[in-house]
Amino acid sequence: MSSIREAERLFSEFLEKKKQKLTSQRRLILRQALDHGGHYTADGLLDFCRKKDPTVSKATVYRSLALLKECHVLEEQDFGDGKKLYERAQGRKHHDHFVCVRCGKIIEFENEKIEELQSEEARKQRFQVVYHSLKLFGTCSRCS
Amino acid sequence: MSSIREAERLFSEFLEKKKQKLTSQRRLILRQALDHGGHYTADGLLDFCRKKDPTVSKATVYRSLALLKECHVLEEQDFGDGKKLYERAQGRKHHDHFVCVRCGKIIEFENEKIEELQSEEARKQRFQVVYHSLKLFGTCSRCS
DNA sequence: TCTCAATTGAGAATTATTCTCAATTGGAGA
DNA sequence: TCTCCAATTGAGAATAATTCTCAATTGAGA
Repeated sequence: MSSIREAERLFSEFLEKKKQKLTSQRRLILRQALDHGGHYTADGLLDFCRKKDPTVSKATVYRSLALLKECHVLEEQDFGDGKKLYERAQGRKHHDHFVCVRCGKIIEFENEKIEELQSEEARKQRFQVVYHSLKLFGTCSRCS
Repeated sequence: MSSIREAERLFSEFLEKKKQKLTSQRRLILRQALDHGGHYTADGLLDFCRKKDPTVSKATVYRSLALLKECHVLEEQDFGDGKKLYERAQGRKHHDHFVCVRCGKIIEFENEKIEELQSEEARKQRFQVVYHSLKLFGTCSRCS
């Protein structure tokens, strides 16, 4: 996958600009984050990483997640259950989410029209939007 | 304001159905929640209540907020800063939010078209939406 | 290779929210 | 109005995700 390469380049250039280092831990965490699709918690990612290197610490995973979020390799999602989820952002289009409150399933969708209406609304209020989140909670087709 | 009456009626009928009691604390918390417009935290509401009755406990405020949320007198909003905000829901239309990441200001807006497109999208995925949240984060006209 | 600022691991600290439990109370029925 | 008991309360402990602290380690430029 060349997009993992792309993400690594993005991350290392970002670190270089900030005079920060690309350590072996950061490389491992990035790899594991990209290898596992979907949505995972910081703790889940820690588990993935520890399978490759049992010495990685929780603190380092949290610190790396903050960096990967800052350079837009990952995006943080909060579905209101007290823990944050992460998903890949680099190389992907923006999308919104359905969240099944029964089984926890997350479905992604894109809707250009909704995006446009949001921008229009922002213009009306003279508001500079940096990011946004749209979540629909309910039951998926299997659960309802 | 007759809508405070309306909210009280709604709340007491809700409690009656569940064989729960309308205590003096619950009445006070409801009053304070409705008297203060805008968005407030559980802790902020506790402060309001304690000005009227210093013996009210944190636990009771949290417990009452859960009930008021359940009967749709209040709505819970999570703007991702680690604490939940509450606002009046009863007697109001659904609305979405702009959140200024610099000054913290919250602007509400309604957009019927966006709501329709969301329902359409939900139909496509055969998803039964129970509630949804749309938040636009950025800088308000004063801050940008 | 040397140097040193940046990074790390381990565990303590933080903080919003929930839980526990003995004491209190609202309100249905006598 | 009085009694009774399930529901509620206050106080503080418990929980849990995330952040912080600090001594030891490490990456990369000179």
